[in-house]
Amino acid sequence: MKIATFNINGINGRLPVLLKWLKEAKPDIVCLQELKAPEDRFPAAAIKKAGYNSIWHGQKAWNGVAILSKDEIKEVRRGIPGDSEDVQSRYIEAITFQKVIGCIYLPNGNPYPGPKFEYKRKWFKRLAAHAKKLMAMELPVMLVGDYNVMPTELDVYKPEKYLDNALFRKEIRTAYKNLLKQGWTDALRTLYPDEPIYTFWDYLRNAYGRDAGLRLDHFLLSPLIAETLKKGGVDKHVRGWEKASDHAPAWIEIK
DNA sequence: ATGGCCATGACACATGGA
Repeated sequence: MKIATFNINGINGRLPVLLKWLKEAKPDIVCLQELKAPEDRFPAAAIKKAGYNSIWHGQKAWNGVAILSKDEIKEVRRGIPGDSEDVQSRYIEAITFQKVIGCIYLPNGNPYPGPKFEYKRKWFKRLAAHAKKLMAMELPVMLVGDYNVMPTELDVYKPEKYLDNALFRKEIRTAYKNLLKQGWTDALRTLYPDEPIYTFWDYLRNAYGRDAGLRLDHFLLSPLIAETLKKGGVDKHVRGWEKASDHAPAWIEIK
């Protein structure tokens, strides 16, 4: 089966792109981020017509996450525990195809330093605590989405430019590395240990044309899923479509 | 050092993105 993640950057403005890609790629499960739509403006009917059940956590103007599935889908949580003040829609968790799927939209954190960066650090800390609990349950779990982290230099077209960027700051890379140490497998990097893989190209400066990309979207697999990993990739061509998101969809296949 | 691009909100530009 195929699982994908796609930072859609506006679910309504980009619905034609999403539907075209769903038809072409035929994923079984999809995690979406940056819906940029309030709860009541999620296009559930059009997505249902395309063959997917969905759950979502919307928010006016910003953020927003959703999970689509060809199977029944049961929401088990929205939001990462540990901060009752946090109102941003950045996490939704479900059970579908007898697996636990966490859909993640980690804060951007720029500019560094500052309150947004501190929010990112704290959010990451809460995610790690939640991930640890999931890991301890020894279930098939995937934590999938836009982590807003380039984990290594291989994941940035020009690393030296990004040293003080919140997406590449050493604190954040360390947080990612420590998360993996809980036992999670970074699926795409495991499949392609030595080559650059990008999932994002900025709208500015013809970044896509120059292949000035970043790898920001990740699949973290618990051991029970990691041992079934077959292949994966990025649908890079989708970034070249009319009205494209600045992210391309990424996907994996498991047994 | 700056600005280039894009979506949203409720209409003109401010804000966030990465």
